[in-house]
Amino acid sequence: MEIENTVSYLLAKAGTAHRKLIEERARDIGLHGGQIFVLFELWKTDGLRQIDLSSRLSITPATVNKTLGGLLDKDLVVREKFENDARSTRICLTQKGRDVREFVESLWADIDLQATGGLTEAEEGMLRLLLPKLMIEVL
Amino acid sequence: MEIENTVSYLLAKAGTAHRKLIEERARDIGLHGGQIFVLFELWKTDGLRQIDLSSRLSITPATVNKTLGGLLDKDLVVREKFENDARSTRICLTQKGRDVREFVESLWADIDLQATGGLTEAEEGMLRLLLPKLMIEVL
DNA sequence: GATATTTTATTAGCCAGCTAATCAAAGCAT
DNA sequence: ATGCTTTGATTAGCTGGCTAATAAAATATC
Repeated sequence: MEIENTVSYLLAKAGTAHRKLIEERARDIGLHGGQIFVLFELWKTDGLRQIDLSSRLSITPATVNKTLGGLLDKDLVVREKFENDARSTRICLTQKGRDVREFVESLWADIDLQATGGLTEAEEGMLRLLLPKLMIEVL
Repeated sequence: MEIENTVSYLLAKAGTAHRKLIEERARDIGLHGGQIFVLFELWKTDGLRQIDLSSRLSITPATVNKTLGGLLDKDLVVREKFENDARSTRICLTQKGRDVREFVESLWADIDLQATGGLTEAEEGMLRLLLPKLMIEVL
């Protein structure tokens, strides 16, 4: 098996290209890739702590912390007191943070369409089935 | 379609997890992820210019330049004169750079095995077929 | 030949991830 | 109550990508 045909090689290439696509499209609306994923979580569950975001997004607390900086600067989220633990704060959406939801979700649909433009419905379904099976013991 | 089930979302998650796996495994042998991809190209074609690496790896010249710094520091490659153009240099493998090939390729096989451990042969073949079809107009 | 444009490499600086180290709060132990 | 350990947030600094701006060489144009 030549290296270029391993799943790992193809995944690495597709992954970086895809990330670039996300960044490009996100930039059009003044956001960054990582910020979008945080927003996804907060739209599902507002008021999470950083440690919660960290575990739900499978990224380190350090990365969460840095990413939140941008969202705070843009006034999309605010920190609020966490009742039972003075170490943590709740990360809460602002009105602006709730308002951009529709916009970002529509952007995401665009991104997905662009990424999967070369696939049939069946192929797309296959990928949705197979991608979660990768790196089971890693995740 | 919920965002979490879009191909883009799944690809983003799999991509970052996979990249982390590569970095972890590469670190065991004193390398970094990006450096391995440069080595792959040089093992195929030694003496490429940075611009050639850039186009073959689909990364910017700036990224190539930075990545080569690490390989030069580790004495895996050297810069040599490029005959017909004083702007460029040939990036050439050292003996050490050639010697690590077997080792790195074996590591890559390990990485691929680890990434695809949860897949059947058929599923793996399907992924090899589908991943290159993603983002056709982007790449 | 002189000038303007393109190409290659390089640098600075950004965000997304990471690790390692720190610090404060919380929990648990004795 | 004292002290140890764990947990959550933060900071510094690294690589992997990127863009934008330079500088130098090559090329094209006049």
